[in-house]
Amino acid sequence: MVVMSRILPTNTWRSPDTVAHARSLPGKYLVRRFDDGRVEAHLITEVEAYDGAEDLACHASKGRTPRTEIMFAPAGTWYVYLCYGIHELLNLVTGPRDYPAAVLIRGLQSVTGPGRVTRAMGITRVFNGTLAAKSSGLWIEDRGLFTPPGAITATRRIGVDSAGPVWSQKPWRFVLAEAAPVKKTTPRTFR
DNA sequence: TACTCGATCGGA
DNA sequence: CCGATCGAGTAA
Repeated sequence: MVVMSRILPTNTWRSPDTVAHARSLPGKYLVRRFDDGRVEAHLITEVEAYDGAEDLACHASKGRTPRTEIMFAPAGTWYVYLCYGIHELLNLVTGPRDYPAAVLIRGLQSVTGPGRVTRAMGITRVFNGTLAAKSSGLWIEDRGLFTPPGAITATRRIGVDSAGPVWSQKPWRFVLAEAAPVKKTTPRTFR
């Protein structure tokens, strides 16, 4: 019997290749343990990479400030911030310490949109600065799902036009294809 | 302290 | 298409 589920350790995302980390996340599971002990796992289907101070769509392009400080933390740290005064957005910090980068979790199976992801899983800024590990109650698992070539597509990032054409057009959004719709059998009559 | 704007969403 | 809603960043 093979192990079907593995909690990904924070050093999984330690290397500097932010985009590769983003690409690797669709197909993994975001898992939450609630105070009552209940555990919920959701398939990650959509993410975006935010890569360094040069990336004008990345908050860290504003420099090392009280808010962006968390993006300079070690890989595997959660970065949760308030967007438009209403929505909490969940990011996984990646790369070496002092290199500001993160992957935004934009969608889960049956949950499209970064603001809906956190609402669906009860995630707030309370998680900001905690680790993607059992200790925080929020972590990422590899459950052995195989994502064949072509299952994950890359597009430009959403809502970052103000970063200018160079950065807003980077194909750093990764989407796991919806499960192939159940093929309907053409109604037929047999003699 | 004043002002602007945003990695969004739901409703008109 | 527009309003909600509030904190970060910037200028003063």
